[in-house]
Amino acid sequence: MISDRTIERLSLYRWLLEMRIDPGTVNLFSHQLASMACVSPAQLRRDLMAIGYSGSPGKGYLVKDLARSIGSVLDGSEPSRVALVGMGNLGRAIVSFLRGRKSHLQIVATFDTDCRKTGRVISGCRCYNQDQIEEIVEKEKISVAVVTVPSGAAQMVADRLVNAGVTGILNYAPVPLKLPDCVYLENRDVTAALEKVAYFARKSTGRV
Amino acid sequence: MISDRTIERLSLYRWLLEMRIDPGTVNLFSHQLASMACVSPAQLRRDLMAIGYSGSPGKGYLVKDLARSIGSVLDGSEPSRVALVGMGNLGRAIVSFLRGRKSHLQIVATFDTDCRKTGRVISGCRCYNQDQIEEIVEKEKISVAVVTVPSGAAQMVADRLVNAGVTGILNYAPVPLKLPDCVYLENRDVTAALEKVAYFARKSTGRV
DNA sequence: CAGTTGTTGTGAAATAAATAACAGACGTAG
DNA sequence: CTACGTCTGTTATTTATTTCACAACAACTG
Repeated sequence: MISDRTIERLSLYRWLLEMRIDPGTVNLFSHQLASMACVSPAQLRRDLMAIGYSGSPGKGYLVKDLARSIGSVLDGSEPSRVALVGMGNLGRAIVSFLRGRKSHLQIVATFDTDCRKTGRVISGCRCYNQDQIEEIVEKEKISVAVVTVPSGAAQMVADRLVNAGVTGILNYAPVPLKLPDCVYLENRDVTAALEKVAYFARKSTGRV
Repeated sequence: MISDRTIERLSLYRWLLEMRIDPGTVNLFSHQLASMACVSPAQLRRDLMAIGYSGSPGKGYLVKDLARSIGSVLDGSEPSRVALVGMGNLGRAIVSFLRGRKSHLQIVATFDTDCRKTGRVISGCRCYNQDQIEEIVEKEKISVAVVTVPSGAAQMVADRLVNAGVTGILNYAPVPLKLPDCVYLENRDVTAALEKVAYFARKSTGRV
């Protein structure tokens, strides 16, 4: 079982390998990649150990090979099908960001309650009415959902998604969701993050 | 020194106390608040221990008093002044979200490079040209910044912010920033979060 | 007023995560 | 071919975080 934190770092390593390494570079040492990712070389090696990847002493890692290895762990055998609920500014930002990159993460449907949005294609993706969540999730075999609705609606939306078969939720509503244990939940509360940053920012200046 | 995780949970506890407790409720037991926050009662009590707050056995905690106590730790004596750089969809979403709530976090300036945005008031906040970062950050005594620019520009923007005196950064660009240790940095990479959710979603169904 | 029930605060134990340390492997220089 | 310096994989150690367990205490009951 690979830990939460390790998975997140692996995703970063792959991004660096694909986007931030000069295409001519074949080999890379752990301390090089570690420094780019702002982690210790020991941690990088340990993370690679978790996915069973081996480099060789004196030569380091093969860039393309490593990226592929990380991919085989992160991506699985087939692309993950993703839905997003709540096409406000945040929802649109995430959809258009994800559409812009080829990836094993496929945004295949979005949902909203506002009839000015439903039935249209927004940011390159069809927007359905929220009533259709069950229908579309099942039909499109969606397993992952992003929730960007107001906090009052989040729990109900999440329940419906889970009911329809979603097993992973990325929640941007600032409310803790109660879901069965078999569903993986990641919360990204903007306010909490900012309050945390503000707190530690204050600490690091000595101001009260 | 209060830990990272604890600060984040404290922020959640306060939100629950202020937004999700019936105003008539005076007392609250640890297991009640813990269940709302989806943490164990022991963890809640330990978090409160960290801020030196005491309830009483048999009566639990005083809702208003506890909220105030958490606030005195999280907020400090004066409001934190916040800037946001990058008024794309994501930037606008965050600004309008934060403007909508009274808070000790004051968004006082935003920045962009697009001359169709600069000089105007967007989502209730003045948008300056990125050239003015140093000037405005100093003048407005800004200590915290949110970075929502494309990944190519993020490092440069962060450097300028730090130079101008910012000590805490919330980074939404999918790139690790290299900053001096005295600056607190929190990364919120959307892709990494989604890849993580997709990974664990797959694990919890047994599909490969 | 003694007994019972249910709660808090906190030391101790358990678990998780990051760091350090090092044996063995590889490449290179001479 | 040998000696040396550098790097990897992995174990051991340290550090951080969470959970457990329980004494002390408040409220209620009869």
